[in-house]
Amino acid sequence: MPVRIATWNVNSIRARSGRVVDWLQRADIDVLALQEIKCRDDQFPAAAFEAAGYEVATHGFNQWNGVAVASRVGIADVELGFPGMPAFGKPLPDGTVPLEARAMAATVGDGIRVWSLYVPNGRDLADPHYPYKLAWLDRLRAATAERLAGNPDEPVALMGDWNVAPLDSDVWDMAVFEGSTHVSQPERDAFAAFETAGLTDVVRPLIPTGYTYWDYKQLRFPRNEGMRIDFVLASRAFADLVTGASIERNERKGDAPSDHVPVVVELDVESPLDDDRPMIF
DNA sequence: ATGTCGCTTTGAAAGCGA
Repeated sequence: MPVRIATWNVNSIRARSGRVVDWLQRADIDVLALQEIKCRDDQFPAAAFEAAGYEVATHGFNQWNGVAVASRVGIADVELGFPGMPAFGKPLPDGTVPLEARAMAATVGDGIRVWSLYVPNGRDLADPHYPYKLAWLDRLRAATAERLAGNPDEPVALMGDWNVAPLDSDVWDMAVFEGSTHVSQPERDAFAAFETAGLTDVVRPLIPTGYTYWDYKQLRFPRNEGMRIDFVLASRAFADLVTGASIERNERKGDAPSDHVPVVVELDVESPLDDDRPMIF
């Protein structure tokens, strides 16, 4: 049995835990990296996941952002944030700025390292959130390069909502995005730097076109006016295991969808689930 | 149409973030 790993910006896990868990089972997903859980750790609906056979590791902070990893093939060595991660927001009474909950890693299955990432939006080219976004991406790239230098053969994937559209064809109309975040050259350069650091987009070669996000407003989904901003960037060792991928466009349909859809990669490795499966032949 | 969501503060409606 292959291992199926997905990433999904769920836009509040409390608002759609049923829908997410239902999809996990329907799509036969082993590991899910979630973004925008929009809750504290104690508010995460872990019971719904556990009832379906998934362990959960969460990194929530308040009503904003928040990431998590759900797995039915084990979770180990959870890491919250990354070395050098910039902070943003209102200073606390003691003058320090708290770190946002936008990045976590876990080792799943037989030694596969998965990062769940929610890259800062940037808001506007003139907003302080924009240089924060660029610095955040640069520090993540540096931390990733350093980790890869020490573990060149580690299968690792950086997956999540990157909030960058690397190609003009990743948005429905470049004219609409003139002067906006997500398509600026510094953002695209920051994204491309991960490829220079040795990571590759393992979905694009298999699924060359298609969006992963459609705004709730202005009938964007019915008009197919979307953006491709959710990616899986993988090390060589991870990329060599990838045998398939999908963008789950149907998950944008129906009742109370997230504005993002899941992106799935399938790996040619033995699932730990196989070990305790009874032999029936 | 800055046209929809989800969360929070607050006790119905507004602010924030995306």
